[in-house]
Amino acid sequence: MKRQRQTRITDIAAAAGVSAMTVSRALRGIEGVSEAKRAEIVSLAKRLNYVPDMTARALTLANTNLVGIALPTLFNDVFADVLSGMRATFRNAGIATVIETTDYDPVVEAEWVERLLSWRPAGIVLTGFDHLPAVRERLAKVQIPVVEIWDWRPDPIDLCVGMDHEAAGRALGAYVHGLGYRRPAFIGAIKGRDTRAERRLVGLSGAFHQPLQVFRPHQSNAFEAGMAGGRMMMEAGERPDVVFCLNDHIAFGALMACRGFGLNVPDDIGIVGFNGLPITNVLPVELTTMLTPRREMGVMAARAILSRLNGVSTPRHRCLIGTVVPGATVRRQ
Amino acid sequence: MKRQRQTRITDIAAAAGVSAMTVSRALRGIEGVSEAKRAEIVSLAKRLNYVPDMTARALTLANTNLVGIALPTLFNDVFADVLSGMRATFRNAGIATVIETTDYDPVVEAEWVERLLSWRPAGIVLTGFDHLPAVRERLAKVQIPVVEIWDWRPDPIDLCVGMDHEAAGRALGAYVHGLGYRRPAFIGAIKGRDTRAERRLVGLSGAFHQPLQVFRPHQSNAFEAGMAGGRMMMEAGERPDVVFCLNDHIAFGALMACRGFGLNVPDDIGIVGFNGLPITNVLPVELTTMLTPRREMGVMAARAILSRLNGVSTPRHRCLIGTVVPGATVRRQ
DNA sequence: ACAAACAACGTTAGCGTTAACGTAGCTGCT
DNA sequence: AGCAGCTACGTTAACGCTAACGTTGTTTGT
Repeated sequence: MKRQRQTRITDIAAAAGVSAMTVSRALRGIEGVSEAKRAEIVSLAKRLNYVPDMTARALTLANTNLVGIALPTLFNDVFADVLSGMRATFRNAGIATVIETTDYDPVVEAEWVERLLSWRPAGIVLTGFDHLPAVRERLAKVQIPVVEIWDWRPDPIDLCVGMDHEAAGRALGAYVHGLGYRRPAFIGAIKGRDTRAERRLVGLSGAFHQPLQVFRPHQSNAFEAGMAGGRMMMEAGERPDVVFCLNDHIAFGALMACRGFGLNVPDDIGIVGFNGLPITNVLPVELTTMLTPRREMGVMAARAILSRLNGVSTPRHRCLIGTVVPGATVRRQ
Repeated sequence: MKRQRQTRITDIAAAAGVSAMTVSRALRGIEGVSEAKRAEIVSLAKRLNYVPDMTARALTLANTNLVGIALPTLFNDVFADVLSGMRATFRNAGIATVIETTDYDPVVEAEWVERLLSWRPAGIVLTGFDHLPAVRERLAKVQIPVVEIWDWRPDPIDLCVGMDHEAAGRALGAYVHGLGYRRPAFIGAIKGRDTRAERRLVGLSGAFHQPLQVFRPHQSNAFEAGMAGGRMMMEAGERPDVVFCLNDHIAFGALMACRGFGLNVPDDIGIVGFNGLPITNVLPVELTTMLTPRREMGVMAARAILSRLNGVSTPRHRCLIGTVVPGATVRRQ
C-alpha cells in the first residue's frame, strides 16, 4: 500500500513564501532566521501537520541518532534492568534506541545485525560474545562503536562492559564452600544456551574442587524451570547439600519444589540464586544470591558508546563485579 | 563524528562493469538479470561488504517495513507475552518492529510517536487509550494503521484488539462474590497510572455492589509492592475477607505478607491475582486468578495491521476475554 | 524472411532533506 | 561617500537508491 503523500518541507516553504532552506533552519532552531519568520514557520508547520522525514535527513547527513540493542530475551528482569539504565542514558543524550530480542540464537542476532546496519545506526550493543563469525567480521569492519555487555572477555569486537561470570561463580562458590557445603548441584537451562551461566558453573566447580551435579529442566519459564529442576534433583540418586541456581527465579521454583518434598531449607538443603532480583525481598526466607550491577552496567555501556560518538577516548574493557548477598537459604557458620 | 563512507551500489556496479540498476535488481532478486551476472554481483557485494541503505530505499519507496510498538513497561511478563506474539507474527511477514517503553507516561508516548512518525513507519501499536489529545489527532490524520491493544474501548483511533477490563473485573468479582465473600479489598498501584486496573476495580465494585477498600503501595517492583500492600492491609482497621490484586506478582507479595502476619490463606483471607502468569504454577498454594489471552492478543494485533497493509478489510474491534482460574487462595464452596 | 515478442540490460529523474556557498540589503565606521 | 562586516535569506548539488521508461540483441512464430 503506497503511503499517503506527507507534507514536505517545500510545502511549508511555499505556504510561507520562503525557501526550503529557511524552513529547514527555522524548524531545526539554527541561526540565520529572524524570530518573526521562525515563529510563523513553526506555527505553519504545526498547522500543516508537518513531520520531518528522518530517512531523508539520514541520507544527507550520512548519520542517524539510532543505537541498536540486542538482548537475549525480555522475559528476564535482568535485561529489563540493563535496558532501563541504557535507554535512560541514551535518551538524555538525544539518542533513540532500537531493541531486538534474539532468544539466545546467534543466527537471529546475525540477521538482526544485517538489518540494523542497513539503517546506518550510530552504535550497536550486543549481549554476550556468542556471535557468528560473520557478525564479528562485519562489525569489525564497520566503523561504528560496538559494545558487548553482560559477559566479559578479553577480546571484544570493540568495547566491553560486563562481568566475569567465571569469577562471579568462583566467588559465590567460595562463600558457600566456606560455610561447609560439600555436595553442590546446579540447576540451569538447556546446555549451551546461556553461556554466562555455563561459565559461572565453571567457576563454581573451581571453588568446590569438583564438578557439580547438573540438572537441566527444559521449561522456558524460569519459575517453572526451577520447580522442575528441583523435582529432578529430588528424584535423583544422591542428594546434594546445596544447589546453585541459574537465577533467582529458578531458585524460587527450586525452593518451592524442595518444600513440596518436605525438605527444610537450609537444614536439609541449601539454595543459592543469582542476580539479586526484587523477588528475593518478598520470599518467605531470604535468598542467598549474588547481586549483579545491572542498571549500572547499562548506564556504563551507553556512556561507552556516547564517548566514542563524541570522540572521547574510553577504555576498551569495563569489568564490573557482583556482590554476595548472604541469606537464610544456606546455613550460616 | 562523520560516518565512514560505505560501499554503495554504484561501487559494485563499477566493479562488475554493469549499471547500478542491474545491481539493484540482482541484489533484490528481481527478474531481468541473467543468473550468471546475478551470482557475480552477489558475490561481489559480499566481498565489498556492501550493506544496503534503508534510509535511501525508504526515501524512494516512500515506504518502510517498520512497525512501532509502544508498551508501558518491560518489567512485566504480560507485555513480554504480548510482544512475543506480535513480533513473531510481524517477523513472519517480513516486518521489523521497533519497541518503546513509555513507563505509563502519555507525554513520553507522545514524544515517541513524533519521533517514530518521522521514520515513516508502516504501522503503529499503542498500549491502552491514555493518549494525549495531540497524539490522537496526529494519528487520526496520518494514513497508517494504528492498533490500540490490551484495553478495549468503543472509539479506537483506528483499530483495537484488547480486553474489556471492566467486564473482566465484573466476571472475576462475580465468581468470588458467589463464593460468599463480602468484604473485598484491592491492592493496586499509584492512582491513575494503570487505567486498565482502575477499570477492573470498577467492575469488581459492581460485582460486589459496594466499593472496595483500596491500598496503593508505591513500590515500583510488583513483588515488593504486593508485600507492602499486604502490610498496609494488615495494619488497616477493618480487615477484608478477600483481596484482589492488580496482578499475580502483587498477589504473591500480598500472600507472603499475609503469611508473615500469621494469617492463613484462604481461611482467614482470600487472595486473587490477575493474568495467570507462570509463577502461579509454582506457588505453595494455587492462586485464584484470571488468565488473560496475552500472546493471542499480540498475534491478533499484528494480524490486524498486516491486513490493513495488504488492503484486506479487518474488523475495527476485537474484544478478547479472560478466563477465571479457580485456585486455592479462596475457599471454594 | 521478417515482424513481433521477449530477455537483459541502461538512462533518467526523483524521493525529502541539508551542507556549502552565494547574494542582497542594511549598519556602522572613517 | 565608500567600504567592510554583518544578518537574513536563496540556490545548487548531493546523499543512495529505485520506478518508469528506453534500448539493444536474440528468439519465436508463420
